[in-house]
Amino acid sequence: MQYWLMKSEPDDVSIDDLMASPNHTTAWYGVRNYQARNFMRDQMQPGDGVLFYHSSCPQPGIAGLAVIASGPYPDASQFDPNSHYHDPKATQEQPRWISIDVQGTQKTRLLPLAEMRSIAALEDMLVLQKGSRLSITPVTPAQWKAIVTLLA
DNA sequence: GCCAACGTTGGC
DNA sequence: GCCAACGTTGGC
Repeated sequence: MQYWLMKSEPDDVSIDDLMASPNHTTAWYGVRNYQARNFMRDQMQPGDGVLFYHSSCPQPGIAGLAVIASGPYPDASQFDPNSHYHDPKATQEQPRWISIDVQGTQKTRLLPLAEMRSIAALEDMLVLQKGSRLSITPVTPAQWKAIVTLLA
């Protein structure tokens, strides 16, 4: 059992979009970074906890909680020539990119990035480090507990 | 729009 | 394998 933070642009998929999806579940598509892909492929397990983070928006921060709801499978958007995420080097036989299902469990109050930075227990969070851009980062049990307690 | 930081590409 | 150039991310 591990914990993760996953960034989503709310203009694309917001916490409200996630909670409005069938069974509160959606495919996490469009990851085009090998490190993030490898987390999905090699480490994420159904039942892992997810902090759902809104990025590239007026109020960046944690907007809800979710769980991993499937194992890895090929990201369909890599095969779609009309998709922004199309990858001409990917084939059905040898896909490069991975999706995983994410199920929302709770929309929380927004925990803004600035507030996260003010919490001592979170100072080592990867997403708060200078230059951090990874869209998927591991979260420690202590960090998870601090955030869930704060948002309860 | 700016800019720092990081990742990828491709010539050599 | 090096590294410059370019593209992307994402907060501000």
